[in-house]
Amino acid sequence: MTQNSPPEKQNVVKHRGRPRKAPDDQVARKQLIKAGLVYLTERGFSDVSVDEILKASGTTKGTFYHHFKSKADFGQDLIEAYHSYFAAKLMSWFDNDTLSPLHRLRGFIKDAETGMAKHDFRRGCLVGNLGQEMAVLPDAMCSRLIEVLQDWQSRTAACLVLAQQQGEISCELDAAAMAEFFWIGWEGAVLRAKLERKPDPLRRFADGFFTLLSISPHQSQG
Amino acid sequence: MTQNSPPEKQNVVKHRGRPRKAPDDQVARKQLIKAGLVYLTERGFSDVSVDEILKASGTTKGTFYHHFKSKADFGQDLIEAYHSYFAAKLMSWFDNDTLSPLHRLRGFIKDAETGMAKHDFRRGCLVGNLGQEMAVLPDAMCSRLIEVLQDWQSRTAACLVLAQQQGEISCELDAAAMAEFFWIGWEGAVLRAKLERKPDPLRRFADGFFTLLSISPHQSQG
DNA sequence: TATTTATCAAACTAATCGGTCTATTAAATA
DNA sequence: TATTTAATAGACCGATTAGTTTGATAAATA
Repeated sequence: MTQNSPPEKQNVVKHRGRPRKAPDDQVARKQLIKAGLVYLTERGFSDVSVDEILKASGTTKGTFYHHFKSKADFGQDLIEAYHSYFAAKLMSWFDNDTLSPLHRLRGFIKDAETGMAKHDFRRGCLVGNLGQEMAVLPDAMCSRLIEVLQDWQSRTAACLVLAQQQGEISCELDAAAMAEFFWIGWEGAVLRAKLERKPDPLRRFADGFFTLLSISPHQSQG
Repeated sequence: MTQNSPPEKQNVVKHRGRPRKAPDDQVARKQLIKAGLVYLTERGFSDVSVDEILKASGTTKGTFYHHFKSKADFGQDLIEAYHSYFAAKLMSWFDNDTLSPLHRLRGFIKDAETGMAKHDFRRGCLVGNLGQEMAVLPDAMCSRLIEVLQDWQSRTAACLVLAQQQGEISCELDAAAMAEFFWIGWEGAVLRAKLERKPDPLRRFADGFFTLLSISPHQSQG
């Protein structure tokens, strides 16, 4: 603490020797992440071997363990990569002012279905896949998965609050609770769609959810 | 075809040599199934090794491969065992005439939560677990998982029809669709409860589902 | 140029995987 | 009793696993 200016980021500090490339510039690393996302969304963490990812990405053991200290560490980075990708997708819908809030949510749902259809419903959600494997995953990975889901939920809740402000849904609904409900069930729908290799479960769940949103609580019999 | 009376069941036909025990009497087999259910509901098919199950059940390789021709074959039998266990549990609630149909469903849900709590929310649903692994499971196993889910759905739908007949929920609801919605989302809730190691996701989903059932479709705005 | 570190290639390792094989004992029939 | 099959034990096998090590080359600084 009394030392002067500790190195804040090693990337920035000048060293002797060859400098580390910026993460965006690390081609092999990006290839590994990309291949990892493909394989882990289709299968899972344990079912996919490092060798398989090496083969798919055209890299080698040396490269892999240069960039990641272990397979679990690679998994953590995959979660972050997926989170970034997914948060961007959610924002592109939920912040789209040309659509009503409820239509933004519908847009996201349709988008997700299209995405699954593109891969013949063989790939699911990385977070759902890894969540199922929590018993064999490091604790840090599990808690990160929970955080990611909560992030998606809060983004969804914000969209629902907007829907309330614009009179699309009742203000008496608990937006946070509805968003939580959505993500609990949506992961189930993705799992089922993957199992049955068809979009029907996604549609069935979405239909039910929008019906639920259409309720005015004081009209219901609780 | 022109031969007389082909042996219909080998179990029944008299052989020379030691007779095969009735399945119910095969102690080691039952121990293997029991251990398999414990481990596979907590983790999954790929994550659990045969050796682990041998150790937990106090048997050996010889015994395992005497009773099951492969690990996948063992998995199939686990699905059947789980299906039997679960169908009995569903029936014990859904056919309980001392409760209203909707209270039967609530009873099942509470029962499921108690069951998960008993194991500190570490064990989930075998069908959900294996469903997530469908990419690495034999096709026969996948289609059986779908059938089992559909069986649970149809039992649930029958309970909802009864609720309609007794005026607990609107007759305009599509009972089959509601049952499908329930099982799509419920598997998601079990997954989430296991990930977070708490009952909240189960309760949140159940709350939403019962609210949905309370709707009279012609009152909703679609 | 000499040194240092980053990046990558691939042989290698110890452990574990599902599954096979051989041997032994148990329980039935002829 | 001799024979046949069921049931169990556990050594063994080839393949695969995550991870290590060694060595080569690239790119920077001093």
